[in-house]
Amino acid sequence: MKPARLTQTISDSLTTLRKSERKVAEFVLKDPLAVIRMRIVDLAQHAEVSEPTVVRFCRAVGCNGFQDFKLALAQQLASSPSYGQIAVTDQDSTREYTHKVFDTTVDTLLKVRDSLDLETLDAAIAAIYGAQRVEFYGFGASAAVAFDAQHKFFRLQITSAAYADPHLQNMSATSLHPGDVVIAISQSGRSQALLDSMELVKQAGGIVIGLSPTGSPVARSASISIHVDAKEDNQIYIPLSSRIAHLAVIDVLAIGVAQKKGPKLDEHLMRLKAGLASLRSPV
Amino acid sequence: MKPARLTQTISDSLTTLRKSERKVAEFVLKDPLAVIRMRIVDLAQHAEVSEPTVVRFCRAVGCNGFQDFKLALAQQLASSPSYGQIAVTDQDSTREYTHKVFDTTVDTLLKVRDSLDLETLDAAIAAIYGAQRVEFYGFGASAAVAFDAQHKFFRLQITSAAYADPHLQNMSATSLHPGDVVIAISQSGRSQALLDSMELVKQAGGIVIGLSPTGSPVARSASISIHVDAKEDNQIYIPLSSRIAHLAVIDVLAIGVAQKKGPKLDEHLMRLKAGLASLRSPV
DNA sequence: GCTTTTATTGTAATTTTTTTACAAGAACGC
DNA sequence: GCGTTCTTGTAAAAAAATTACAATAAAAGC
Repeated sequence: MKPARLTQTISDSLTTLRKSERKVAEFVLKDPLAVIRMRIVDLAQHAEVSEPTVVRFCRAVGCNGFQDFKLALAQQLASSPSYGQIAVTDQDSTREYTHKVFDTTVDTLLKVRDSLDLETLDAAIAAIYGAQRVEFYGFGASAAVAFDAQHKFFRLQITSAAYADPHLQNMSATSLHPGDVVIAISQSGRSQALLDSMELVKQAGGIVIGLSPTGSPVARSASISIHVDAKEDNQIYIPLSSRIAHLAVIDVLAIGVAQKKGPKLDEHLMRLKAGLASLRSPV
Repeated sequence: MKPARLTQTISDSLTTLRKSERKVAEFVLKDPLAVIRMRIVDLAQHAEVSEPTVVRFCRAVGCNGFQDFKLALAQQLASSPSYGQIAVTDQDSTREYTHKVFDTTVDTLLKVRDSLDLETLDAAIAAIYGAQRVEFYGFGASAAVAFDAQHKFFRLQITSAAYADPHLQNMSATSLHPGDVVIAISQSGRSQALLDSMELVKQAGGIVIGLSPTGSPVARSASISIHVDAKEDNQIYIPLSSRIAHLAVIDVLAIGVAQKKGPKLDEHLMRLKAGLASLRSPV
């Protein structure tokens, strides 16, 4: 049977493997990413052994042959893409940091996607769908996320607002009606002003949907807490991937609500699109 | 270049594929998990086509052959184990459209990453670095991108502003000095008001960096044009992935400028972080 | 509506790649 | 040191993928 973590099995077997097979193992561990693109001859050459030795190595680590081994390795690497180094250093060329920015973002998105709790999402969608008013609160980088979200939900014919000002948040919060929804967005999950606003929302009978890291004060305080754990390796500079993860989560919420709204919404969006056309350059 | 999300590419190509190739595509989409354990003969048999047709199909979806195809498929399935249908219908479950949203976003990001022109990016970074003032203009969904960008560059100690109001844009544009930079963000690349503002910026001697689709009016009008071709998803009329691509591109610009600024910036960011701490909840 | 042309698909041969069988050589025990 | 066992490589066979080409189907032209 195939082990879950192939590289783990390989390093575990290192001691029991024969000398030549160990050469293969070491090479595989050193550069697994390269191995999945190799043919058996290439790997044999790089590890300085013969081809049958490679096959024997594959069998020794529980695979059914070389192809099977490559497949298993590829799968593992795909699920933990953090094999390449992602920290941004000063000497990076443009090409390199461009790739790093995009790759870290992709990495974060996939991690968040897999860690999302679907029932929570469903609950959040239902709450938004049932609300008279939907508001988005966030500060700093999350303020931009809030405005983006407001724009999106506005297009879905939902009465929505976005506030990055604690005074406005508080004023608006106290005027909410039971069943109304506030989406509190925080990358740190520790913004005191946001926590204060959330408290007012709850006092007014509103539902607070939190978008914040697991276990953070915002997450704990929210009525419905969507956990977004985009741990930033390069937090030193600026928040990068986490706000993109927030945007993506909001996209999911928007689509969920859009689906609940059904076909009537399509017509509305069509008209909206037609209306926008007049603001556009013909070519 | 290998497509990031293979199944996505396959369903996209469904219409352009030949009849027999489509049979292969449909079978692969129906049961991708089985395919990765198959040899080419098996797949040919199941799809009721010949083996060369399978190879042709693999090439048609951007792979280098059958092995390459299987590897790419295996990698994708590893990161989304319960992969089923990709076609979007109204009946999509939460799980499905969550995946769909994240996957298309990832797909877009990787496509944009590979299509970015590095020299243009370098030119843009140099222009921003050399400017006294940097402003971001955008409407609608791009307005949120502009505000996010403003926030980011503000943290890099760059005098920056973001305007989503054409009047403010125009007023600000006329007050720019030669060498100042405006980043014009547009998903459609066809916003007339934005084109007007850009004209004023150029008259004032400012440099316009455009973030828009290739060949669009905004792209043609910009002094430095960064092409972002994020083919927008048909089914929903809300901009989804493209604005995330814009954000990522701006991240790249920010990091580029940050590097040019060098170590002094680090100190500044440290102080900034310390300042923010007081606004945060202790736990 | 028939002929010519082009595009699509499958058959068969070729090439590539992996695996097996076996023998040479090294390590170990006696 | 000799025989045994274990390890590794060579070479042949098997399996798999790919290419070349021909047959057929579809489309365009007359």
